[in-house]
Amino acid sequence: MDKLAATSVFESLSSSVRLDVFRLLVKKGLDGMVAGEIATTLGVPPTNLSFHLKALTQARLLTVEQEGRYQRYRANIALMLDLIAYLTEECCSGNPQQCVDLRAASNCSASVLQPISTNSTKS
Amino acid sequence: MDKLAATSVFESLSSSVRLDVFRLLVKKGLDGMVAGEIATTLGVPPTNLSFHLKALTQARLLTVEQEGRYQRYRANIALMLDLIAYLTEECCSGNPQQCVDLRAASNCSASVLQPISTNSTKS
DNA sequence: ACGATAATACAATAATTGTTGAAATATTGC
DNA sequence: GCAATATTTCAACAATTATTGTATTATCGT
Repeated sequence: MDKLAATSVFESLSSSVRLDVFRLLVKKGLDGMVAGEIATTLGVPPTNLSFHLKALTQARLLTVEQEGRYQRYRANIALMLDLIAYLTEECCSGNPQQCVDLRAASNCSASVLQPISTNSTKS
Repeated sequence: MDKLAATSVFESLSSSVRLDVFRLLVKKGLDGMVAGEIATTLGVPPTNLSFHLKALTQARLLTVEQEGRYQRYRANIALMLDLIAYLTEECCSGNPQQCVDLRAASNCSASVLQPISTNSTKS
């Protein structure tokens, strides 16, 4: 992750429409959605949505896969995690206790960030 | 964290100057820096830096504290963690295994996100 | 092959954002 | 109080980004 990649990601998510698109696709996970579905769900004109999908894809926040005449988009969640790593690089000049204190001040409990447990989803 | 707060944060970090400022202050942790130090360190004209500091502060990514005639800025790391939570809300429609798989595809090892261990910093 | 549909590209315009220098405000040290 | 310093505000201009309608490309079903 270099600075240009990071600012591209932030720039992408700074638009209300693009943030809606990305969050919608994060929810959909590996299923993703085709462009038309996204446009209908969010109530955005196809032309305008296309503009924003292009921006998100160029920032690598979305992947596209052609499915006949449809384009299926998926969120690149790994990139988002890389971005977090970039942002917190050298956090507190490597003082872990300070980091822990800062973390305690947030409500972050994102499941994608929880420690991996090997038997939590076994049936 | 609502949508407006989230887009404000992303908008703030989408500028090269503002990203540099934020990352610099993340490194500094609780010490923070005064405006002039930041300007000198990054080689940004004070007038322009002030513009960007204002934007970052309005987005709540920075806090300001007056110190005589200096203004000391600090990164609001908790807000950033809240943002991560917001972004990954309902990730994979609550399918934890899919989340874990996606996570495995990233290089994220941010120390601020590591599980809290109670004795790692004892001397 | 043909009409219908999915999606993108293009062009024009509207709106927002970034940068700079000069002026203003506030605090310090003498 | 006064000169020096730290920072911000303001105004002007430059640059970038967003939105919309129309046109284009490609695929599907028959």
